[in-house]
Amino acid sequence: MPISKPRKPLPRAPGRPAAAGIDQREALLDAARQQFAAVGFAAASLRQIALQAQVSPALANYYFNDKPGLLAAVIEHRVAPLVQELGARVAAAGPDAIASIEAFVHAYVGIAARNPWLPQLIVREVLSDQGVLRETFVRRFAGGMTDALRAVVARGQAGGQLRADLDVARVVMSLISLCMFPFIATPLVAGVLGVAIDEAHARELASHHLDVFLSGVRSAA
Amino acid sequence: MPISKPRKPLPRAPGRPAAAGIDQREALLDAARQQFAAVGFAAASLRQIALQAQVSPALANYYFNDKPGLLAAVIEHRVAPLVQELGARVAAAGPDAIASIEAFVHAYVGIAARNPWLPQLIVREVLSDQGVLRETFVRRFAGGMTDALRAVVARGQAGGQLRADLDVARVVMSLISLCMFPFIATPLVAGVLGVAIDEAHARELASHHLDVFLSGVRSAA
DNA sequence: TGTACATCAGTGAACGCGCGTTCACTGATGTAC
DNA sequence: TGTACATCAGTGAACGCGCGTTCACTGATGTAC
Repeated sequence: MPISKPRKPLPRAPGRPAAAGIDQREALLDAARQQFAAVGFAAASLRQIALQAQVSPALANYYFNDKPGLLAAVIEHRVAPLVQELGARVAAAGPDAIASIEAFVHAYVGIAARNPWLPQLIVREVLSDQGVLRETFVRRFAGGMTDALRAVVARGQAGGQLRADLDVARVVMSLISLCMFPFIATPLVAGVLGVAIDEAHARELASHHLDVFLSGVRSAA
Repeated sequence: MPISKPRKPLPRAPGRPAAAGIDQREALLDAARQQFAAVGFAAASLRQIALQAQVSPALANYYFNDKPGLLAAVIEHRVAPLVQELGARVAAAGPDAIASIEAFVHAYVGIAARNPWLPQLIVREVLSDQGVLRETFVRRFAGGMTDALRAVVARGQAGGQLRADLDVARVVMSLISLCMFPFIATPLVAGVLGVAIDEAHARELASHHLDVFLSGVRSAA
């Protein structure tokens, strides 16, 4: 098979180096992140994204090779930092199970309230059966997070703080469900709660979740 | 403005009446329901749907006028009956709040396990901000269901069965979150629980949800 | 410093493709007598 | 019953359109001397 010569820049040489490109790249990533979350990867159009970013339509392919490449870049530069922040805040809570759970809920709810596009993107492209980033995302992020939560719950059960008669995996599912769903179903939340979620409401929602969840799973002692 | 003459059948007259068309209609509705849930309304293609239904690509427009019309028909003939079943089973539980909540959880989980496409379709097209059926669905179905649940929770609080210190709307959100999320995030469930959801697992999940939820919201007495 | 030239970040225009939709047409099924 | 004809459920082929992608090209920015 013939070696396809790379059309995109690789070597360094005398000529003119980098220009102002950073801003356009960032604008593309922001517009892409927004469109992918809003209408889904398949339905989002590179031309629309370029229009929103006020950038030439050919630029997305120039920077990111193709549409999947743009999605990968969005994950890398927009999603990954938030997931890392979440992990760090749970880790910072120390070994206590209850404190870790509280840290997870407050951290997730805070991040989701500040980045409403994130849960939408995750549910569209990660959680559904045909999601485009399913494997990538689960391997890179979700696996680690759910493993950490299982460890926390198991620790709580071992330490007698959490009911030991509940299945660890299902307890984790309950916790994740309570945290994620409200940000996925924003129109439903608006209908049931009568308001859109802002950061203040998110904090109250987090407290409510913790109340119900911890009351349900804490051991009677 | 000129009256556009209807291209589609309206009057009845001597000529030949109905043929075998019912089957093709049903096949189209099933294929459309599946595709809409799998890839979303915008990304689903009428040609793909027709191919899957083993039907001419022009037939969807013939029967349902246009793509939104096909979606509306899917709602009417595939979604509405299930929502009505859900409402009926909750209503059949009688006035007791705890019994009504149990009925809701078991009915929803059962229906979702038997129709895995339903939660996917709802989250794609109803719950997200840009969903195609948002208004229609919420007006026709969700509103009634959430109102009924609020009434149930309020009744439980008034009757002293449920904690009165919790906000009714948020309790309803918790309940819906626990029920819906696992069927939306099937890959996550598979990852955390280690298995795909079938009807048996769904029943166990329902019991777990009820355990955690009711332990969390039931009054101490 | 000034000039000739090399580089390469970024683009305009065009590519083939699949989309939703349209519509003139087909032909089996019915009625009229 | 047999024949002529009307109906209309369903279709094949084509429509314009926006998609992701490609690539020859531009021209500001750099180096070389």
